[in-house]
Amino acid sequence: MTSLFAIVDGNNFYASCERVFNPSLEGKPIVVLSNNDGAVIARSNEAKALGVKMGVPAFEIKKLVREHGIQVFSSNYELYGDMSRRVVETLQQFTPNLEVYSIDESFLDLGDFYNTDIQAYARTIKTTVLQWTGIPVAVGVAPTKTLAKVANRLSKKSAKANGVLVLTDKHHIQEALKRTEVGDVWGIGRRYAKKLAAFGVITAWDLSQVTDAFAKKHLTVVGHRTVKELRGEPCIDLEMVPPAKQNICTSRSFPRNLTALTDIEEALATHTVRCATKLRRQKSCAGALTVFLQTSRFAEQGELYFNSHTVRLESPSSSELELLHAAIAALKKIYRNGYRYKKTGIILQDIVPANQVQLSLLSSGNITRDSKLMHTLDNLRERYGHSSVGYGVQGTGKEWEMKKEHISPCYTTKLSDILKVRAR
DNA sequence: TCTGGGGTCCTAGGACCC
DNA sequence: TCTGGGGTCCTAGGACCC
Repeated sequence: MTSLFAIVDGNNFYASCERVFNPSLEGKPIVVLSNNDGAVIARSNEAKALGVKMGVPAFEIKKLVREHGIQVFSSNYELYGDMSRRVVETLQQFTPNLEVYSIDESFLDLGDFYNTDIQAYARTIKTTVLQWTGIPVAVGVAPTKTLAKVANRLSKKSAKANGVLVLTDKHHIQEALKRTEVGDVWGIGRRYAKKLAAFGVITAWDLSQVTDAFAKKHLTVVGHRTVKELRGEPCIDLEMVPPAKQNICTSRSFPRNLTALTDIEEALATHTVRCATKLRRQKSCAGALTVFLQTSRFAEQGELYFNSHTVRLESPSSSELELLHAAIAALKKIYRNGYRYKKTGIILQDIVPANQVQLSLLSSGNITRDSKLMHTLDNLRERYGHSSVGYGVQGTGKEWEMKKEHISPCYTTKLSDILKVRAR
């Protein structure tokens, strides 16, 4: 039995999502901005061609936007998340053995199809996803996940491949690796690429040829796995069921600097409620939490501040009331007067399954009461939206709510938006 | 004036115990 | 009083991913 993996990813996914429901964007340059409309996080091919780089601050491309009519969007995760779900449901028609790797990427185990016309099957996957969802995708197929990633990447660069590349032949794999820079290999980032270059390891092919001892010494056991995968030896399994998260974090930058404790408290309280909701969704409790507070990374020396404080809970909890109480107390420990703060957040840690939590005799009454309340809140928010019920300490959000000046309608999830678009 | 958010894993080193 | 080795646990930092 020979292994075979496909990786299917959406081309310029966020930009493509914006296009699906607004055909007038076809052929135009599009960029999507991060939270607070801060930096570029997605670009259409046309925007890439104009030289818009990933991660540049929005204010740096203002001139380019004006001159070339670049269409600018605030990120709309409600829309992208829903489109992502549609793509995954389509892919599930092709195999149940599927791993949702990120919002725009899925791995498929195609091992059962080894002796069929893989090229044709991969092509069918691509055209079906486009037909059913409107999202253009690329498909890379190979005996390991890492090689499938290589194939996927090259499939977008070659006009002949046109978004579908199957690498099963030994010589084709060698050719592909020689055409791939080591820094473009899945698992090899900028730091490692630089380190490897010093040893004359420039291409993915070079990396596949290093000794096991070299790989372990310089890239740890993780990098060693990558090397073996490049040689065609599968080391990274398909994860069909996502493992429960060990840390859950919610944080945001403020649209402008904040100085008052009350404003920061409001923001942190809102992050805490969100974070606790994520915690309960995976049916877990947290044994500890860390709150952090920081000024802008770009602040001058002397105006820079970063601090965090960790609180251990008496027993693991998923109650917002308890988490809010602990989070606000932690914030007060690290807040200093006089700084201009840019960001706060909360990290839930020591996460355990909710059904494993030992009830301490002292607090068991509260736990029952709280869990009923939390259940009710979760249902209300599910039905009426996240901001439908909250706490006084969350405030009105005036000072810290995200900037979203270029948000598109939630074409698929929000009734009022759907009606608005239909009327236009 | 404006510069994202949310994760994982591994390793080295210190504290502590026997 | 000093000496030695081995094991475990925790934390900080560094690497990576999208």
